[in-house]
Amino acid sequence: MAAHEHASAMLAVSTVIFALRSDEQTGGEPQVWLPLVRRIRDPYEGCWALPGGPLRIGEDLAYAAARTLGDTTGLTPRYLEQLYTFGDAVRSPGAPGSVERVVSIVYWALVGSAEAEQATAGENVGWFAADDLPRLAFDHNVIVEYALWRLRTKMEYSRIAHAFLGERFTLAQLREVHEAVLGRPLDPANFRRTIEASGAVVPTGDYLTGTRHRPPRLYRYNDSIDLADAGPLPRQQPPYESRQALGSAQSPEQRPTPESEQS
Amino acid sequence: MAAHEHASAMLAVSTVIFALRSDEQTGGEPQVWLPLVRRIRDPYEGCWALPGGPLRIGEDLAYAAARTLGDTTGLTPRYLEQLYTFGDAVRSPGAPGSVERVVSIVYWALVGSAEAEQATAGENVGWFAADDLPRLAFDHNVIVEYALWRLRTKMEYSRIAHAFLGERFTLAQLREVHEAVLGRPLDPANFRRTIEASGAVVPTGDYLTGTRHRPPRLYRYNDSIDLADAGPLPRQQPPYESRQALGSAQSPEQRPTPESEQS
DNA sequence: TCAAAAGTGTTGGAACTACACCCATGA
DNA sequence: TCATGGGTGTAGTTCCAACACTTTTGA
Repeated sequence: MAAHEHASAMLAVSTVIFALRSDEQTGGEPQVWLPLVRRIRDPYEGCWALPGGPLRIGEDLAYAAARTLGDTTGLTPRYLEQLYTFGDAVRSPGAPGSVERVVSIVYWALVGSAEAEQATAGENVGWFAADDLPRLAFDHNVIVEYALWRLRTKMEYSRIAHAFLGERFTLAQLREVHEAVLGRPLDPANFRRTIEASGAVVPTGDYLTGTRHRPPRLYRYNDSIDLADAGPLPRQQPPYESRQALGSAQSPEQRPTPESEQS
Repeated sequence: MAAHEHASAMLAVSTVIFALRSDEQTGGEPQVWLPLVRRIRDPYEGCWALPGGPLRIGEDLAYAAARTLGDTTGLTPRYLEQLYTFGDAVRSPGAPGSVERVVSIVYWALVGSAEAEQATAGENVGWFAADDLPRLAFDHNVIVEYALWRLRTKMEYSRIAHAFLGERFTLAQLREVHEAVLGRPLDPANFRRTIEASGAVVPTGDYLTGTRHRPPRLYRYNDSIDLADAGPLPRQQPPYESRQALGSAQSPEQRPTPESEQS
Protein backbone atom coordinates (compact mmCIF):
# COMPACT_ATOMS: atom_id res chain seq x y z
CA MET A 1 0.00 0.00 0.00
CA ALA A 2 1.02 3.60 -0.17
CA ALA A 3 3.00 3.83 3.00
CA HIS A 4 2.67 7.54 3.42
CA GLU A 5 -1.06 7.74 3.14
CA HIS A 6 -2.47 9.65 6.04
CA ALA A 7 -3.63 7.55 8.99
CA SER A 8 -7.38 7.14 9.25
CA ALA A 9 -7.48 6.82 13.01
CA MET A 10 -5.54 6.96 16.26
CA LEU A 11 -4.53 3.64 17.74
CA ALA A 12 -4.96 3.00 21.45
CA VAL A 13 -4.62 -0.07 23.65
CA SER A 14 -6.75 -0.58 26.76
CA THR A 15 -6.77 -3.40 29.28
CA VAL A 16 -9.44 -4.86 31.52
CA ILE A 17 -7.50 -6.03 34.58
CA PHE A 18 -9.11 -8.60 36.82
CA ALA A 19 -8.07 -9.43 40.35
CA LEU A 20 -9.70 -11.25 43.23
CA ARG A 21 -10.32 -9.33 46.44
CA SER A 22 -12.00 -10.20 49.68
CA ASP A 23 -14.41 -7.42 50.39
CA GLU A 24 -14.65 -6.70 54.11
CA GLN A 25 -18.39 -6.05 54.07
CA THR A 26 -19.44 -9.15 52.23
CA GLY A 27 -17.90 -11.43 54.77
CA GLY A 28 -14.62 -12.50 53.32
CA GLU A 29 -15.79 -14.23 50.18
CA PRO A 30 -13.57 -13.03 47.37
CA GLN A 31 -15.01 -11.18 44.43
CA VAL A 32 -13.77 -10.01 41.06
CA TRP A 33 -12.34 -6.51 41.22
CA LEU A 34 -10.70 -4.27 38.67
CA PRO A 35 -8.72 -1.04 38.64
CA LEU A 36 -9.94 2.02 36.79
CA VAL A 37 -8.37 5.39 36.14
CA ARG A 38 -10.07 8.75 36.42
CA ARG A 39 -10.07 10.79 33.24
CA ILE A 40 -8.49 14.18 33.49
CA ARG A 41 -9.26 15.36 29.97
CA ASP A 42 -12.18 16.57 28.05
CA PRO A 43 -14.43 13.79 26.86
CA TYR A 44 -15.85 12.28 30.04
CA GLU A 45 -13.52 14.30 32.28
CA GLY A 46 -13.83 13.07 35.85
CA CYS A 47 -15.33 9.73 34.83
CA TRP A 48 -13.69 6.41 35.53
CA ALA A 49 -12.31 4.58 32.53
CA LEU A 50 -10.25 1.55 31.58
CA PRO A 51 -6.49 1.95 31.82
CA GLY A 52 -4.88 2.46 28.47
CA GLY A 53 -3.12 4.81 26.18
CA PRO A 54 -1.92 5.35 22.67
CA LEU A 55 0.15 2.66 21.03
CA ARG A 56 3.76 3.72 20.97
CA ILE A 57 5.88 3.52 17.89
CA GLY A 58 7.58 0.16 17.65
CA GLU A 59 5.63 -1.29 20.55
CA ASP A 60 3.89 -4.65 20.27
CA LEU A 61 0.20 -4.71 21.08
CA ALA A 62 0.43 -7.17 23.97
CA TYR A 63 3.41 -5.29 25.32
CA ALA A 64 1.44 -2.08 25.31
CA ALA A 65 -1.35 -3.79 27.23
CA ALA A 66 1.07 -5.16 29.80
CA ARG A 67 2.78 -1.80 30.12
CA THR A 68 -0.55 -0.09 30.70
CA LEU A 69 -1.27 -2.66 33.37
CA GLY A 70 2.05 -2.02 35.04
CA ASP A 71 1.64 1.74 34.91
CA THR A 72 -1.75 1.54 36.55
CA THR A 73 -1.20 -1.09 39.20
CA GLY A 74 2.51 -1.70 39.43
CA LEU A 75 1.80 -5.34 38.74
CA THR A 76 2.70 -7.93 36.12
CA PRO A 77 -0.01 -9.87 34.32
CA ARG A 78 -0.26 -13.58 34.98
CA TYR A 79 -2.50 -13.98 31.98
CA LEU A 80 -3.01 -11.66 29.05
CA GLU A 81 -5.26 -12.07 26.05
CA GLN A 82 -6.67 -9.88 23.33
CA LEU A 83 -10.38 -9.23 23.74
CA TYR A 84 -11.66 -7.22 20.82
CA THR A 85 -10.96 -4.20 18.69
CA PHE A 86 -13.45 -1.39 18.90
CA GLY A 87 -13.31 1.11 16.17
CA ASP A 88 -16.64 2.31 14.91
CA ALA A 89 -16.47 5.70 13.28
CA VAL A 90 -19.38 7.14 15.23
CA ARG A 91 -18.24 8.65 18.46
CA SER A 92 -19.79 8.06 21.83
CA PRO A 93 -20.17 11.68 22.95
CA GLY A 94 -22.31 13.93 20.85
CA ALA A 95 -19.87 16.18 19.10
CA PRO A 96 -19.03 14.49 15.81
CA GLY A 97 -15.69 15.33 14.34
CA SER A 98 -14.62 17.28 17.36
CA VAL A 99 -12.06 14.73 18.39
CA GLU A 100 -10.01 12.51 16.14
CA ARG A 101 -11.26 8.99 15.66
CA VAL A 102 -9.75 6.34 17.90
CA VAL A 103 -9.51 2.59 17.31
CA SER A 104 -9.11 0.79 20.63
CA ILE A 105 -7.54 -2.62 20.85
CA VAL A 106 -8.71 -4.03 24.17
CA TYR A 107 -6.93 -6.75 26.13
CA TRP A 108 -7.97 -8.49 29.31
CA ALA A 109 -5.62 -9.68 32.00
CA LEU A 110 -5.45 -11.54 35.28
CA VAL A 111 -3.18 -10.57 38.15
CA GLY A 112 -2.40 -12.51 41.30
CA SER A 113 -4.59 -11.85 44.30
CA ALA A 114 -1.68 -11.62 46.72
CA GLU A 115 0.08 -8.98 44.63
CA ALA A 116 -3.16 -7.16 43.98
CA GLU A 117 -3.65 -6.58 47.70
CA GLN A 118 -0.76 -4.14 47.81
CA ALA A 119 -1.19 -2.74 44.34
CA THR A 120 -0.77 0.97 43.89
CA ALA A 121 -4.02 2.83 44.21
CA GLY A 122 -2.93 6.38 43.64
CA GLU A 123 -4.89 9.57 43.33
CA ASN A 124 -6.52 8.71 40.03
CA VAL A 125 -6.64 4.93 40.30
CA GLY A 126 -9.49 3.16 42.03
CA TRP A 127 -10.50 -0.47 42.49
CA PHE A 128 -14.11 -1.52 41.98
CA ALA A 129 -16.15 -4.69 42.24
CA ALA A 130 -16.62 -5.85 38.66
CA ASP A 131 -20.35 -6.40 38.92
CA ASP A 132 -21.06 -3.11 40.67
CA LEU A 133 -19.41 -0.45 38.57
CA PRO A 134 -20.30 3.20 38.28
CA ARG A 135 -21.12 4.70 34.92
CA LEU A 136 -17.84 4.62 33.01
CA ALA A 137 -16.52 6.76 30.21
CA PHE A 138 -17.33 5.90 26.61
CA ASP A 139 -18.74 2.38 26.27
CA HIS A 140 -16.40 0.92 28.81
CA ASN A 141 -19.24 -0.57 30.84
CA VAL A 142 -20.09 -2.77 27.89
CA ILE A 143 -16.48 -3.69 27.36
CA VAL A 144 -16.07 -4.76 30.97
CA GLU A 145 -19.25 -6.81 30.76
CA TYR A 146 -17.90 -8.51 27.68
CA ALA A 147 -14.56 -9.18 29.31
CA LEU A 148 -16.31 -10.60 32.36
CA TRP A 149 -18.33 -12.87 30.16
CA ARG A 150 -15.16 -14.05 28.46
CA LEU A 151 -13.48 -14.68 31.78
CA ARG A 152 -16.41 -16.74 33.00
CA THR A 153 -16.80 -18.66 29.77
CA LYS A 154 -13.11 -19.38 29.54
CA MET A 155 -12.84 -20.45 33.16
CA GLU A 156 -15.32 -23.22 32.49
CA TYR A 157 -13.43 -24.94 29.72
CA SER A 158 -9.91 -23.73 30.18
CA ARG A 159 -7.47 -23.59 33.06
CA ILE A 160 -6.72 -20.05 33.94
CA ALA A 161 -7.93 -19.94 37.55
CA HIS A 162 -4.48 -20.62 38.95
CA ALA A 163 -3.39 -17.22 37.64
CA PHE A 164 -5.09 -15.71 40.66
CA LEU A 165 -3.24 -17.93 43.13
CA GLY A 166 0.31 -18.44 44.29
CA GLU A 167 2.55 -21.25 43.21
CA ARG A 168 1.05 -23.76 45.64
CA PHE A 169 -2.60 -23.89 46.57
CA THR A 170 -5.25 -26.18 47.94
CA LEU A 171 -8.17 -27.40 45.88
CA ALA A 172 -10.45 -25.41 48.16
CA GLN A 173 -8.61 -22.25 47.22
CA LEU A 174 -8.86 -23.12 43.56
CA ARG A 175 -12.54 -23.81 43.99
CA GLU A 176 -12.96 -20.50 45.75
CA VAL A 177 -11.55 -18.79 42.68
CA HIS A 178 -13.99 -20.57 40.43
CA GLU A 179 -16.87 -19.73 42.72
CA ALA A 180 -15.90 -16.08 42.88
CA VAL A 181 -15.66 -15.77 39.12
CA LEU A 182 -18.74 -17.79 38.31
CA GLY A 183 -20.71 -16.30 41.16
CA ARG A 184 -22.19 -19.55 42.37
CA PRO A 185 -21.17 -22.31 44.77
CA LEU A 186 -19.64 -25.50 43.41
CA ASP A 187 -19.82 -28.98 44.82
CA PRO A 188 -16.43 -29.67 46.43
CA ALA A 189 -16.54 -33.38 45.63
CA ASN A 190 -17.38 -32.94 41.97
CA PHE A 191 -14.99 -30.03 41.59
CA ARG A 192 -12.17 -32.17 42.90
CA ARG A 193 -12.90 -34.97 40.47
CA THR A 194 -13.22 -32.63 37.50
CA ILE A 195 -9.95 -30.86 38.22
CA GLU A 196 -8.07 -34.05 38.95
CA ALA A 197 -9.34 -35.69 35.81
CA SER A 198 -8.24 -32.73 33.73
CA GLY A 199 -4.67 -33.09 34.86
CA ALA A 200 -4.50 -29.35 35.43
CA VAL A 201 -2.81 -29.70 38.80
CA VAL A 202 -0.44 -32.13 40.46
CA PRO A 203 -0.11 -32.75 44.20
CA THR A 204 3.12 -31.52 45.72
CA GLY A 205 3.08 -34.08 48.51
CA ASP A 206 2.89 -31.35 51.14
CA TYR A 207 -0.07 -30.44 53.25
CA LEU A 208 -1.31 -27.12 54.54
CA THR A 209 -1.34 -27.21 58.33
CA GLY A 210 -2.63 -24.75 60.85
CA THR A 211 -6.26 -25.02 59.90
CA ARG A 212 -8.70 -26.24 62.50
CA HIS A 213 -9.66 -29.24 60.43
CA ARG A 214 -8.08 -31.96 58.38
CA PRO A 215 -5.04 -30.56 56.55
CA PRO A 216 -5.60 -30.29 52.80
CA ARG A 217 -3.12 -31.32 50.14
CA LEU A 218 -1.13 -28.62 48.39
CA TYR A 219 -1.12 -28.69 44.60
CA ARG A 220 0.76 -26.84 41.95
CA TYR A 221 -0.16 -25.99 38.38
CA ASN A 222 0.83 -28.63 35.86
CA ASP A 223 2.55 -26.65 33.15
CA SER A 224 3.63 -29.75 31.28
CA ILE A 225 0.11 -30.05 29.98
CA ASP A 226 -0.99 -27.52 27.43
CA LEU A 227 -4.34 -25.93 27.43
CA ALA A 228 -6.71 -28.48 26.03
CA ASP A 229 -8.02 -25.93 23.56
CA ALA A 230 -4.69 -24.73 22.31
CA GLY A 231 -5.83 -24.73 18.74
CA PRO A 232 -3.78 -24.74 15.57
CA LEU A 233 -1.62 -21.67 16.08
CA PRO A 234 1.96 -21.96 17.19
CA ARG A 235 2.82 -20.68 20.62
CA GLN A 236 4.78 -17.53 20.94
CA GLN A 237 6.57 -16.12 23.90
CA PRO A 238 4.73 -13.15 25.29
CA PRO A 239 6.46 -9.92 24.54
CA TYR A 240 6.45 -8.65 28.09
CA GLU A 241 9.51 -8.96 30.26
CA SER A 242 8.07 -11.16 32.98
CA ARG A 243 6.54 -14.24 31.52
CA GLN A 244 5.86 -16.36 34.55
CA ALA A 245 2.49 -17.86 33.91
CA LEU A 246 2.22 -16.17 30.58
CA GLY A 247 3.74 -19.08 28.74
CA SER A 248 0.36 -20.73 28.60
CA ALA A 249 -1.61 -17.57 28.36
CA GLN A 250 -2.26 -17.69 24.67
CA SER A 251 -5.86 -18.48 24.17
CA PRO A 252 -7.85 -20.55 21.76
CA GLU A 253 -9.90 -17.61 20.80
CA GLN A 254 -7.16 -15.07 20.71
CA ARG A 255 -3.58 -15.88 20.15
CA PRO A 256 -0.95 -13.36 19.24
CA THR A 257 0.85 -14.28 16.07
CA PRO A 258 3.39 -12.62 13.88
CA GLU A 259 2.12 -9.44 12.43
CA SER A 260 0.21 -9.25 9.24
CA GLU A 261 0.59 -6.77 6.46
CA GLN A 262 -1.90 -5.66 3.96
CA SER A 263 -1.62 -3.80 0.74
CA MET B 1 -5.85 12.40 24.61
CA ALA B 2 -3.61 14.52 22.47
CA ALA B 3 -5.55 14.29 19.28
CA HIS B 4 -2.81 15.43 17.02
CA GLU B 5 -0.13 13.07 18.15
CA HIS B 6 1.41 11.35 15.19
CA ALA B 7 -0.05 7.99 14.34
CA SER B 8 2.12 5.04 15.37
CA ALA B 9 0.92 2.68 12.67
CA MET B 10 -1.19 2.26 9.56
CA LEU B 11 -4.56 0.62 9.99
CA ALA B 12 -5.70 -2.07 7.59
CA VAL B 13 -8.65 -4.44 7.51
CA SER B 14 -8.44 -7.91 5.96
CA THR B 15 -11.06 -10.61 5.59
CA VAL B 16 -10.91 -14.38 5.40
CA ILE B 17 -13.84 -15.28 3.16
CA PHE B 18 -15.17 -18.82 3.31
CA ALA B 19 -17.42 -20.46 0.75
CA LEU B 20 -18.40 -24.03 -0.01
CA ARG B 21 -17.54 -25.44 -3.42
CA SER B 22 -17.92 -28.82 -4.99
CA ASP B 23 -14.58 -29.67 -6.46
CA GLU B 24 -14.92 -31.60 -9.67
CA GLN B 25 -11.97 -33.88 -8.98
CA THR B 26 -12.96 -34.96 -5.52
CA GLY B 27 -16.25 -36.32 -6.64
CA GLY B 28 -18.80 -33.70 -5.80
CA GLU B 29 -18.35 -33.51 -2.06
CA PRO B 30 -18.22 -29.84 -1.15
CA GLN B 31 -15.15 -28.38 0.47
CA VAL B 32 -14.24 -25.08 2.07
CA TRP B 33 -12.79 -22.61 -0.40
CA LEU B 34 -11.63 -19.04 -0.14
CA PRO B 35 -10.68 -16.22 -2.49
CA LEU B 36 -7.23 -14.66 -2.45
CA VAL B 37 -5.75 -11.70 -4.28
CA ARG B 38 -2.38 -11.53 -5.93
CA ARG B 39 -0.11 -8.82 -4.61
CA ILE B 40 1.12 -6.33 -7.17
CA ARG B 41 3.41 -4.33 -4.90
CA ASP B 42 6.73 -4.75 -3.27
CA PRO B 43 6.61 -6.88 -0.16
CA TYR B 44 5.66 -10.33 -1.40
CA GLU B 45 4.89 -9.10 -4.91
CA GLY B 46 3.28 -11.89 -6.90
CA CYS B 47 2.24 -13.83 -3.83
CA TRP B 48 -1.33 -14.59 -2.95
CA ALA B 49 -2.72 -12.75 0.07
CA LEU B 50 -5.94 -12.11 1.94
CA PRO B 51 -8.23 -9.47 0.51
CA GLY B 52 -8.03 -6.23 2.41
CA GLY B 53 -6.95 -2.68 2.38
CA PRO B 54 -6.44 0.40 4.48
CA LEU B 55 -9.24 1.56 6.72
CA ARG B 56 -10.89 4.58 5.20
CA ILE B 57 -11.62 7.71 7.13
CA GLY B 58 -15.02 7.55 8.76
CA GLU B 59 -15.49 3.89 7.84
CA ASP B 60 -16.58 1.34 10.45
CA LEU B 61 -14.38 -1.71 10.84
CA ALA B 62 -17.01 -4.28 9.91
CA TYR B 63 -18.07 -2.14 7.00
CA ALA B 64 -14.52 -2.08 5.72
CA ALA B 65 -14.37 -5.86 5.95
CA ALA B 66 -17.62 -6.25 4.06
CA ARG B 67 -16.52 -3.73 1.44
CA THR B 68 -13.29 -5.61 0.94
CA LEU B 69 -15.29 -8.77 0.51
CA GLY B 70 -17.53 -7.13 -2.05
CA ASP B 71 -14.61 -5.65 -3.98
CA THR B 72 -12.93 -9.02 -4.23
CA THR B 73 -15.85 -11.33 -4.95
CA GLY B 74 -18.82 -9.14 -5.80
CA LEU B 75 -20.68 -10.88 -2.99
CA THR B 76 -22.36 -9.92 0.25
CA PRO B 77 -21.42 -11.64 3.50
CA ARG B 78 -24.01 -13.82 5.15
CA TYR B 79 -21.98 -13.87 8.31
CA LEU B 80 -19.24 -11.54 9.45
CA GLU B 81 -17.20 -11.58 12.61
CA GLN B 82 -14.01 -10.03 13.87
CA LEU B 83 -11.21 -12.57 14.18
CA TYR B 84 -8.15 -10.92 15.67
CA THR B 85 -5.96 -7.87 15.43
CA PHE B 86 -2.39 -8.46 14.37
CA GLY B 87 0.00 -5.68 15.05
CA ASP B 88 3.39 -6.78 16.24
CA ALA B 89 6.07 -4.23 15.55
CA VAL B 90 8.48 -6.71 14.01
CA ARG B 91 7.91 -7.03 10.32
CA SER B 92 7.61 -10.27 8.43
CA PRO B 93 10.09 -9.53 5.66
CA GLY B 94 13.64 -8.82 6.66
CA ALA B 95 14.08 -5.13 6.07
CA PRO B 96 13.18 -3.41 9.34
CA GLY B 97 11.93 0.11 9.07
CA SER B 98 11.79 -0.04 5.34
CA VAL B 99 8.02 -0.03 5.26
CA GLU B 100 5.70 1.66 7.67
CA ARG B 101 4.23 -0.48 10.41
CA VAL B 102 0.76 -1.87 9.76
CA VAL B 103 -1.83 -3.04 12.25
CA SER B 104 -4.24 -5.47 10.60
CA ILE B 105 -7.73 -6.02 11.93
CA VAL B 106 -8.81 -9.34 10.46
CA TYR B 107 -12.43 -10.43 9.99
CA TRP B 108 -13.79 -13.73 8.78
CA ALA B 109 -16.92 -14.15 6.73
CA LEU B 110 -19.22 -16.71 5.18
CA VAL B 111 -20.84 -16.32 1.79
CA GLY B 112 -23.58 -18.40 0.22
CA SER B 113 -22.50 -21.33 -1.91
CA ALA B 114 -24.94 -20.57 -4.70
CA GLU B 115 -23.68 -17.00 -5.05
CA ALA B 116 -20.08 -18.09 -4.69
CA GLU B 117 -20.40 -20.26 -7.78
CA GLN B 118 -20.65 -17.23 -10.03
CA ALA B 119 -18.42 -14.94 -8.01
CA THR B 120 -16.00 -12.76 -9.88
CA ALA B 121 -12.64 -14.38 -10.31
CA GLY B 122 -10.76 -11.72 -12.15
CA GLU B 123 -7.15 -11.47 -13.17
CA ASN B 124 -5.76 -11.13 -9.69
CA VAL B 125 -8.38 -13.06 -7.74
CA GLY B 126 -8.17 -16.81 -7.29
CA TRP B 127 -10.14 -19.39 -5.35
CA PHE B 128 -8.34 -22.07 -3.35
CA ALA B 129 -9.27 -25.03 -1.21
CA ALA B 130 -8.78 -23.86 2.35
CA ASP B 131 -6.75 -26.83 3.48
CA ASP B 132 -4.48 -26.86 0.45
CA LEU B 133 -3.12 -23.35 0.12
CA PRO B 134 0.09 -22.16 -1.48
CA ARG B 135 2.58 -20.17 0.52
CA LEU B 136 0.86 -16.85 1.16
CA ALA B 137 2.23 -13.38 1.77
CA PHE B 138 3.16 -12.28 5.28
CA ASP B 139 1.75 -14.62 7.93
CA HIS B 140 -1.52 -15.10 6.12
CA ASN B 141 -1.20 -18.89 6.16
CA VAL B 142 -1.36 -18.81 9.93
CA ILE B 143 -4.28 -16.41 9.89
CA VAL B 144 -6.27 -18.64 7.57
CA GLU B 145 -5.52 -21.65 9.76
CA TYR B 146 -6.75 -19.75 12.76
CA ALA B 147 -9.90 -18.62 10.96
CA LEU B 148 -10.54 -22.21 9.85
CA TRP B 149 -10.17 -23.38 13.41
CA ARG B 150 -12.62 -20.73 14.53
CA LEU B 151 -15.10 -21.71 11.84
CA ARG B 152 -14.92 -25.37 12.86
CA THR B 153 -15.11 -24.67 16.56
CA LYS B 154 -17.99 -22.30 16.14
CA MET B 155 -19.92 -24.61 13.88
CA GLU B 156 -20.02 -27.19 16.64
CA TYR B 157 -21.67 -25.06 19.27
CA SER B 158 -23.33 -22.33 17.26
CA ARG B 159 -25.64 -22.16 14.32
CA ILE B 160 -23.91 -20.58 11.40
CA ALA B 161 -24.03 -23.41 8.87
CA HIS B 162 -27.19 -22.10 7.21
CA ALA B 163 -25.16 -19.09 6.02
CA PHE B 164 -23.84 -21.34 3.26
CA LEU B 165 -27.29 -22.40 2.11
CA GLY B 166 -30.31 -20.78 0.55
CA GLU B 167 -33.44 -19.81 2.38
CA ARG B 168 -34.89 -23.30 2.33
CA PHE B 169 -32.86 -26.46 2.67
CA THR B 170 -33.08 -30.09 3.64
CA LEU B 171 -31.43 -31.52 6.69
CA ALA B 172 -29.20 -33.55 4.43
CA GLN B 173 -27.94 -30.35 2.85
CA LEU B 174 -27.33 -28.83 6.25
CA ARG B 175 -25.51 -31.96 7.31
CA GLU B 176 -23.41 -31.81 4.17
CA VAL B 177 -22.28 -28.34 5.21
CA HIS B 178 -21.30 -29.57 8.62
CA GLU B 179 -19.46 -32.52 7.15
CA ALA B 180 -17.59 -30.33 4.69
CA VAL B 181 -16.48 -27.90 7.38
CA LEU B 182 -15.63 -30.48 9.99
CA GLY B 183 -14.10 -32.84 7.48
CA ARG B 184 -15.74 -35.98 8.79
CA PRO B 185 -19.01 -37.82 8.22
CA LEU B 186 -21.86 -37.36 10.66
CA ASP B 187 -24.60 -39.82 11.57
CA PRO B 188 -27.75 -38.62 9.78
CA ALA B 189 -30.05 -39.84 12.54
CA ASN B 190 -28.18 -38.19 15.36
CA PHE B 191 -27.59 -35.04 13.36
CA ARG B 192 -31.30 -34.71 12.79
CA ARG B 193 -32.11 -35.06 16.45
CA THR B 194 -29.42 -32.63 17.55
CA ILE B 195 -30.52 -29.96 15.10
CA GLU B 196 -34.19 -30.42 15.82
CA ALA B 197 -33.62 -30.26 19.56
CA SER B 198 -31.66 -27.04 19.20
CA GLY B 199 -34.59 -25.31 17.55
CA ALA B 200 -32.25 -23.89 14.95
CA VAL B 201 -34.56 -24.75 12.07
CA VAL B 202 -38.29 -25.05 11.52
CA PRO B 203 -40.01 -27.19 8.89
CA THR B 204 -41.69 -25.22 6.14
CA GLY B 205 -44.27 -27.90 5.46
CA ASP B 206 -42.97 -28.34 1.93
CA TYR B 207 -40.99 -31.24 0.56
CA LEU B 208 -38.24 -31.42 -1.99
CA THR B 209 -39.39 -33.61 -4.88
CA GLY B 210 -37.58 -34.91 -7.89
CA THR B 211 -35.15 -37.07 -6.00
CA ARG B 212 -35.18 -40.79 -6.63
CA HIS B 213 -36.07 -41.57 -3.05
CA ARG B 214 -38.41 -40.43 -0.31
CA PRO B 215 -38.87 -36.64 -0.57
CA PRO B 216 -37.16 -34.83 2.30
CA ARG B 217 -38.73 -32.03 4.29
CA LEU B 218 -37.64 -28.48 3.56
CA TYR B 219 -36.61 -26.38 6.54
CA ARG B 220 -35.80 -22.75 7.04
CA TYR B 221 -33.59 -21.04 9.57
CA ASN B 222 -35.39 -20.09 12.76
CA ASP B 223 -34.37 -16.49 13.28
CA SER B 224 -36.72 -16.02 16.22
CA ILE B 225 -34.27 -17.96 18.35
CA ASP B 226 -31.09 -16.20 19.30
CA LEU B 227 -27.76 -17.88 19.26
CA ALA B 228 -27.59 -19.89 22.42
CA ASP B 229 -24.27 -18.33 23.28
CA ALA B 230 -25.30 -14.78 22.66
CA GLY B 231 -23.65 -13.56 25.82
CA PRO B 232 -24.25 -10.36 27.71
CA LEU B 233 -23.66 -7.82 25.00
CA PRO B 234 -26.51 -6.09 23.25
CA ARG B 235 -27.03 -6.87 19.62
CA GLN B 236 -26.22 -4.30 17.03
CA GLN B 237 -27.23 -4.09 13.45
CA PRO B 238 -24.32 -4.83 11.19
CA PRO B 239 -22.99 -1.74 9.50
CA TYR B 240 -23.09 -3.12 6.01
CA GLU B 241 -25.91 -2.22 3.68
CA SER B 242 -27.24 -5.69 3.08
CA ARG B 243 -27.93 -7.40 6.35
CA GLN B 244 -29.86 -10.47 5.30
CA ALA B 245 -28.60 -13.16 7.57
CA LEU B 246 -26.28 -10.84 9.33
CA GLY B 247 -28.77 -9.96 11.99
CA SER B 248 -27.69 -12.95 13.99
CA ALA B 249 -24.12 -12.85 12.94
CA GLN B 250 -22.72 -11.35 16.09
CA SER B 251 -20.74 -13.94 17.91
CA PRO B 252 -20.11 -14.85 21.50
CA GLU B 253 -16.44 -14.44 21.08
CA GLN B 254 -16.51 -11.36 18.98
CA ARG B 255 -19.32 -8.94 18.95
CA PRO B 256 -19.10 -5.48 17.50
CA THR B 257 -20.11 -2.89 20.03
CA PRO B 258 -20.12 0.86 20.12
CA GLU B 259 -16.71 2.24 19.70
CA SER B 260 -14.39 2.86 22.57
CA GLU B 261 -12.15 5.80 23.14
CA GLN B 262 -9.01 6.01 25.07
CA SER B 263 -7.00 8.88 26.43
C1' DT C 1 -16.03 -35.39 71.64
C1' DC C 2 -17.37 -32.06 68.55
C1' DA C 3 -17.18 -28.86 64.62
C1' DA C 4 -15.47 -28.28 60.19
C1' DA C 5 -13.54 -29.11 56.12
C1' DA C 6 -10.95 -32.93 53.38
C1' DG C 7 -11.76 -36.54 50.70
C1' DT C 8 -14.44 -41.03 48.80
C1' DG C 9 -18.48 -43.66 47.13
C1' DT C 10 -22.78 -44.15 44.91
C1' DT C 11 -26.71 -43.24 42.27
C1' DG C 12 -29.88 -41.24 38.88
C1' DG C 13 -30.56 -38.52 34.93
C1' DA C 14 -29.17 -36.10 30.60
C1' DA C 15 -26.78 -36.29 26.42
C1' DC C 16 -24.40 -38.52 22.97
C1' DT C 17 -23.14 -42.71 19.84
C1' DA C 18 -23.90 -46.56 17.21
C1' DC C 19 -26.80 -49.07 14.67
C1' DA C 20 -31.13 -51.68 13.55
C1' DC C 21 -35.13 -50.88 11.23
C1' DC C 22 -39.22 -48.94 8.72
C1' DC C 23 -41.00 -45.38 5.12
C1' DA C 24 -41.75 -43.26 0.64
C1' DT C 25 -40.40 -42.25 -3.68
C1' DG C 26 -38.42 -42.86 -8.79
C1' DA C 27 -36.91 -45.98 -11.88
C1' DT D 1 -39.60 -54.82 -6.95
C1' DC D 2 -35.65 -52.71 -5.72
C1' DA D 3 -32.26 -49.21 -4.65
C1' DT D 4 -31.79 -45.02 -2.12
C1' DG D 5 -31.84 -41.87 1.09
C1' DG D 6 -35.55 -39.94 4.65
C1' DG D 7 -36.87 -40.67 9.05
C1' DT D 8 -37.73 -43.34 13.77
C1' DG D 9 -36.56 -46.45 17.65
C1' DT D 10 -33.54 -48.09 21.03
C1' DA D 11 -29.80 -49.79 23.76
C1' DG D 12 -25.10 -48.85 25.55
C1' DT D 13 -21.93 -45.40 27.21
C1' DT D 14 -20.19 -41.44 29.20
C1' DC D 15 -20.54 -37.46 31.69
C1' DC D 16 -22.23 -34.80 35.36
C1' DA D 17 -24.98 -33.22 39.49
C1' DA D 18 -26.53 -34.46 43.95
C1' DC D 19 -25.67 -36.12 48.20
C1' DA D 20 -24.54 -39.68 51.78
C1' DC D 21 -20.68 -40.99 54.11
C1' DT D 22 -15.92 -41.55 56.12
C1' DT D 23 -11.41 -39.23 57.57
C1' DT D 24 -8.45 -36.11 60.05
C1' DT D 25 -7.30 -32.32 62.23
C1' DG D 26 -7.78 -28.14 66.11
C1' DA D 27 -10.25 -26.62 69.84
